[in-house]
Amino acid sequence: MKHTKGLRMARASDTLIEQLKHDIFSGLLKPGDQLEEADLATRFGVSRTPIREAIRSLVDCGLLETRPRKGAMVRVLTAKELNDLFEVAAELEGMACRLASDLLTLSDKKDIEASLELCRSAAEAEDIPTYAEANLAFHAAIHKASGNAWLVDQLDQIQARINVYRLMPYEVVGRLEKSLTEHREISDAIFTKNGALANTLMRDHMMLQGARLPSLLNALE
Amino acid sequence: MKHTKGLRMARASDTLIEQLKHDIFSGLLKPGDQLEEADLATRFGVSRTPIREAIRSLVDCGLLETRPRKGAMVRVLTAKELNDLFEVAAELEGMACRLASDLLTLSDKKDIEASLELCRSAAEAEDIPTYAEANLAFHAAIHKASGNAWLVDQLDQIQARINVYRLMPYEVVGRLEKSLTEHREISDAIFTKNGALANTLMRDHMMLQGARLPSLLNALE
DNA sequence: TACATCTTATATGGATACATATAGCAACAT
DNA sequence: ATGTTGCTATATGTATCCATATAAGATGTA
Repeated sequence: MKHTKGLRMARASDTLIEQLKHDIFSGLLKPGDQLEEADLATRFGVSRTPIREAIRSLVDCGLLETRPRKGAMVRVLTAKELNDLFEVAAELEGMACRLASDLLTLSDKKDIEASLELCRSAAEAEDIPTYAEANLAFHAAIHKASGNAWLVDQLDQIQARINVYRLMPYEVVGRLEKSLTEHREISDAIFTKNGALANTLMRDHMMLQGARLPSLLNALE
Repeated sequence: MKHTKGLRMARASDTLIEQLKHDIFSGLLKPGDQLEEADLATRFGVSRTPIREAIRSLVDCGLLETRPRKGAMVRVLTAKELNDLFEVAAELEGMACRLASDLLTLSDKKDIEASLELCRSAAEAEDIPTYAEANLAFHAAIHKASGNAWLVDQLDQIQARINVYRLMPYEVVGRLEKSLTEHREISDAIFTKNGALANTLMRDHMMLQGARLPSLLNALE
């Protein structure tokens, strides 16, 4: 039999990483929660080794933090750190729009329009979780259209960090419609190849969310 | 005896990470080189466990890549990937200049001026390695002045990736003096609180280096 | 009662042992 | 001679075992 060279077996640690990320994003694991290796090992039915690998990865992602001999806990972000994150996110999101304006393909345009339609219907139904999902799709479509793989990676990483807080801004009355309008303006600027405008609009769009964070953080405790 | 609570013991894997990074930056480990866990374990006098932790971290940094069941190798960057990196680096470096212009403290200004003086003397002596060092200090001083910790992290990470290639542009005759002039213009813009100009100048400064990469990559093989 | 010191439990960090998939090589058949 | 098949060696992935630092609790004394 020919050796199945393409068949790459999944590693247990990779599965764990996905699972733990999911647990963090879904709120099952809250900032400050302690992660005990033995617990996780029994819970997932594997030994401590892959658990430790997964934890190390998540530490490198910035989702967890460890103190030597003290184990891992879900990282708690201060208001300053969150603000810093949003500032960089705004810059890179704007950059993605600029690049997308230059390089836009028909396929990219279709993807952006499709995600925009998702946003529209969710906003109409005032369905916040669905809108949040559609919002991610909209941004992801633009990221992809930028054609810069490293930029996409960075934005994914940042998004993983602020994902937990991303739902909250939409709770504000009227924010959904406002967000949708901004999305329309941004995509229009991209479609008309106005990179500078698209950049600015996206930056403002992001900063608007970031600006609300202090009050949102207060609401957390 | 009172427990020495502040004394945090270093983990072996952390030391290994630093060592391996150094080996990669210094060129001892070249892109494409295979890393065998057992080899490293004997070389560093530790077991495979901390070796694996270190490798995992470096993979997450993007310095290494692994194929399941095939182990780790120093990541090889394609021209496209390098270009993407420089594009993002240029954007973020520009952003750091903009923020630094707004937030500049006296201490930050002193640091930037000091690093600039290092650049000047190295350029005068036409000492490329020393200039490269001073150049890093100049950029680092600006990063710090931006006041955005996450931005500093991201720039460090990107720099780790392109560090290997960073010496080469200076081989071009006259590039040292040109680079120094650009540094002066950038710091002047920051000192006069002209954030938009500082942003643009730094972006151009970075892109100029990035633009030379294709020819530099050809010279590699 | 309060404080300090010692003991002990436990969880992390590291070492080692084991299972298995991949790759290289050889032998055989066509 | 070439291509295929099967064996074997080896390195990765996982499990388990051991050492030790930390922290909590107990005990004794002032």
